[in-house]
Amino acid sequence: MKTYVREQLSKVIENLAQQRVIPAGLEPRFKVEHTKDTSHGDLATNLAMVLSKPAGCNPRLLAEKIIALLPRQGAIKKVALAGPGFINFFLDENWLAQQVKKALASERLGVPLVAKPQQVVIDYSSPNLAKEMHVGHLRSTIIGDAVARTLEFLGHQVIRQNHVGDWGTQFGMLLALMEQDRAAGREISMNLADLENFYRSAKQQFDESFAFAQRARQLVVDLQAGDIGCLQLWREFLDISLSHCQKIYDRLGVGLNRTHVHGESAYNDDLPRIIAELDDAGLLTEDQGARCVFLDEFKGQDGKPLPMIVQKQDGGYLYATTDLAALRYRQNQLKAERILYFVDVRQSHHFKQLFAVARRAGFLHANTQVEHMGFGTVMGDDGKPFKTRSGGVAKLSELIDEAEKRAGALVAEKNPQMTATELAEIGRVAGIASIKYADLSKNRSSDYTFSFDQMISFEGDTGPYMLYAYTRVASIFRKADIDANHLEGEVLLQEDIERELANLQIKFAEVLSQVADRGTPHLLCAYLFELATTFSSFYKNCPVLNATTAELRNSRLQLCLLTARILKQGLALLGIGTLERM
RNA sequence: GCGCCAGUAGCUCAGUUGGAUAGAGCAUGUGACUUCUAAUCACAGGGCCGGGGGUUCGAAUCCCUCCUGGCGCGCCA
Repeated sequence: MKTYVREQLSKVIENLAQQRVIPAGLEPRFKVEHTKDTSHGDLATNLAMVLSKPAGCNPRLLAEKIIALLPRQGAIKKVALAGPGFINFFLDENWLAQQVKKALASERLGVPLVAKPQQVVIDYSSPNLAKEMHVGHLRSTIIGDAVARTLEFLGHQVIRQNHVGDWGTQFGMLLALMEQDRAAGREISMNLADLENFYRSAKQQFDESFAFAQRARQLVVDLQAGDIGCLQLWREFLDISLSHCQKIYDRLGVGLNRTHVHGESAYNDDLPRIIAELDDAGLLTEDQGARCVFLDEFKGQDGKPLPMIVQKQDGGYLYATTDLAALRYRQNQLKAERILYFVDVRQSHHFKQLFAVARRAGFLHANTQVEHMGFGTVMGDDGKPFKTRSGGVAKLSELIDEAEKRAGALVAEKNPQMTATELAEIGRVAGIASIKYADLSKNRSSDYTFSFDQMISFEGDTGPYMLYAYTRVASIFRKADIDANHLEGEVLLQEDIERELANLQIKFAEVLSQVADRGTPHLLCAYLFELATTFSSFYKNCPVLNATTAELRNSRLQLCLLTARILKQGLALLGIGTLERM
């Protein structure tokens, strides 16, 4: 709709240029926006105000000229001048109703596929496999997944990359402990059931026992040298750790699996080549024994340049090196046209350097987009990073347990007559929805406060409310035993709330493309919440099954159906499942 | 010290990249269940958009400055 108005306005601009009201070849940056207030119509543009200066003309006067040049038929019923020079557009109800019919008739709810599909690589989740997944991995995993789904839905080719931490010195001590356990005849997989514990005791022995530390260091060397036995032990460890992750992904409904795992170790052999190529490009400088890339854009205090260290004094490589290798792989092997990193915002300086160096080194094509989609920290009630009651890092598995338990208890309270299996299923879906919605509905880049009480309260802007809204629509169809696939008749938009609902329904596509462009699922949450509240109001004020006429009943059923389908599809893009009853 | 980010209602957060009277949810107060799920809806109160300057038709948004908080600053990731 916006694009339609935009096209019309572009024609007007040409026209005005021909009339010499404004200079030729002008490409003004005007806006077409949805209005906040219905008295201002459905859409508004500031074009007249933007053009008033180059035209040397009062904005209201210019607005009148623009209005005179706009066509008077089709989607737009009325155009009006308002305020300092806004032009307000009022949509035609019949046109709106047609759009609703169109959306209902299409599998994709009226959301077009993008004209130019891109090959998009998305780096998200990326936990450290030495430990268990904790609350710090939540945002990357959930937000990245939602954006991946949205891009895919819009027709892009999405390649998920789980850049797991599966390499480095810490694995030495883990392998040493495995070896020790095995020698003692203990079952390793049992001990690894609690990875966090395993890590802790390995670290403890590493700190306390000289012999153990020696062995650990030796194992790192062996591992890097490609020792067969050592590699086997390492793979065994990774396998167990990855299956821990997979359990979390499955419980959370995150679309990651083993095929998406492409960890740090995958770039190991490539690292010397990266150094060599940086050298060939004339970017490498040796400083205090370390090999660095200095770029003019990155300066510290006193204007002294800041390095990106790519090789340590001792010859070891760093995450900058691995990230460069990964970037080049994504460009050359995966043929990425756009690369998104869902990584903690605190690493933004690292990514700025990384992207700059990669461009300078020719690892990236000129027109490849790379973006660091940084996210803020999950905070506790005390305003500090979220911890468990005992002060430890909150494991994701325990967080999920807790959410499911709490949601289940609340559901049970509301439905004393429900069976235990039913309650468990609803508690599970609602618990997961609570966690995910609470996270996704906040702006990605800022920190947010984690609160079970807030997210699991089934009132207001929460996951459970969204699920509840969906079940209310679903129950209408169940109650009336109506085949949703065979709804006939016109869509009538007589009541204000019906019009408002329809207006929101046809905005779905626009919201999705914003989410895809900016990597901001909270916009989709806000949209779905508005749709749900608008529906609730409609549901209260407009009888559907008991509508006064059959025509009205059919019309309202169609509004219900489209609401349900958008809610379900929208939540699915957020990675949130729905329930038919709760 | 330098740099990045934030400061919006009692609390948790939005604010469409400069637009019209700054919005939601929670909490508070009032009203609505013999009628499609009241996990809901309707209405009300609540604001120096951290302070101060500037830019312009127009600023929570852009620039400068100060205050407060968080984070990052060479061989961890």
